[in-house]
Amino acid sequence: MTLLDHIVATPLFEGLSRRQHEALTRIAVNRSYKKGQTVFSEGDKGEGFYVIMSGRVKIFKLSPEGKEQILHVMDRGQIFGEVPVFTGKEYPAYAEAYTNCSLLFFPKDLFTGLIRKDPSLSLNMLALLSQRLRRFTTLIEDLSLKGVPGRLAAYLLHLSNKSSNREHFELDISKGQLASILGTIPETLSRVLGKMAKQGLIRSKGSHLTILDRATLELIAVKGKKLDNS
Amino acid sequence: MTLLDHIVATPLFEGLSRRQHEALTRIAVNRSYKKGQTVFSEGDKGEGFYVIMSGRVKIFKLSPEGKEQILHVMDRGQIFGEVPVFTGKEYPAYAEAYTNCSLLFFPKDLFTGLIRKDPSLSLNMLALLSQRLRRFTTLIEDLSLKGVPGRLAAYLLHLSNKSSNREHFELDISKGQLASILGTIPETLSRVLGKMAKQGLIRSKGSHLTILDRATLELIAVKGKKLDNS
DNA sequence: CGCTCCGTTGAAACGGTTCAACCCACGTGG
DNA sequence: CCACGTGGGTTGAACCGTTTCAACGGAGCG
Repeated sequence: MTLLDHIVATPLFEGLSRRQHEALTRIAVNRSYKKGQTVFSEGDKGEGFYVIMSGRVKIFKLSPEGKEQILHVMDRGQIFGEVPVFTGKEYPAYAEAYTNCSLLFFPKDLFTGLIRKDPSLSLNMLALLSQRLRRFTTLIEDLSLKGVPGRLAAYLLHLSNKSSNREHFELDISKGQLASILGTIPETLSRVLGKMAKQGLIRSKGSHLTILDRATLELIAVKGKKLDNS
Repeated sequence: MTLLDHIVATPLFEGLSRRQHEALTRIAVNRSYKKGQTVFSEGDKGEGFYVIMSGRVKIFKLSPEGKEQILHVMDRGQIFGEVPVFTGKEYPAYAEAYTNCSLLFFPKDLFTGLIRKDPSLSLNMLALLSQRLRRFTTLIEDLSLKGVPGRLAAYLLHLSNKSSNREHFELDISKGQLASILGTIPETLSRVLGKMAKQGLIRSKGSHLTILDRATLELIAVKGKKLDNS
């Protein structure tokens, strides 16, 4: 796959002209990272943003005591590190290679130069940021208004919906990492999974997940609290 | 103050040409709301966004049980409701007049038409969205990684920094609302304020706030947990 | 005066975390 | 091939911060 192919396949660059795609190709820089390597740290000066060509990248916050809150786990085709491109400030979170991965780096100044020339590129970027904002509002809602069972149920249903098999799928991350996405710790996650299994809502074996009672799960996801007798 | 004056004074429209300002004036619609009136609800179709000319607007999420999590309290000159303009979806939260207020409404389609023509307008909008994302990442961090004392300390220091008198200022919202901003309830806030006062960190009388021990407060804001003997 | 609204206080209950122990699958090296 | 260590996951018991529920106080106002 050529550089141009990757750029054409990137959702952010959808609908742009051939000319624009080529211009993007000219300013993009190829960078590779090994699993566990940090791409940037919170507070680093933001020199540009990244597009994932292959592999996955974890975006997260870190508390002084070392506990992490995962904001996203980014996949192929997705963008990260774009915030400081437009605020002119530092990266607001950490980015770390979750697997070996190769990324495209777009330097801030060259990219804003392109934006100045093509409104459709900026509209795509506006859409991307807005979507991300939308996602964050629901994350905030979940963290402050729902309990762990509610967040877990929502996450499982989310996975289920975008997997080919509606009722049966694999966790694409470790349970420890899932705990961090849900804003909790492995112990708590384990207990909640256990309780859900005991109530016949799900079946959990390793990274193997089965949804048995979708209706109740949806109820929990929306109500957010309690996980008792129905 | 004319419509044009308001538009010129809006940060989002800073640095635009006279021509652009006039074009914005032409598409803006004036709308007034009484205190407590809802501007839009979560799930409403997003027809456009708003700029505050006077008064204040509360943006918040609501749990099924009725508990609210405030995302912002917007002031004069600020923008809200812009997310669905670019995602094409619904408003992701509620907006309610916190005081009597008059707003400028910008219809989605007319506005994106302007953006298509002027890259500098879109760059301003990109900067705005990025700032908002940045703010949300710290809100998420606070909610999931810090306790109430940490969030309160951070908020007080924030207020202190942007008030004319560094050590002495007024809460611009009720304590009940502050509790909702901090993702907690009035009772808990009251207790934490009480404890901070007993430890000589602050003095709190009504909406009157005094910071006595800024250093320890900063420590709490960053460490996020515990509020004990130093 | 008596009403309501907001803030405060206390006691009990709850959800989640902490800490510790333990299990198991896995890979490594003797 | 077995011994060993390691990392992810699970389980139990104690602990802690926050919420819940209920009662109360004070300020503002008809």
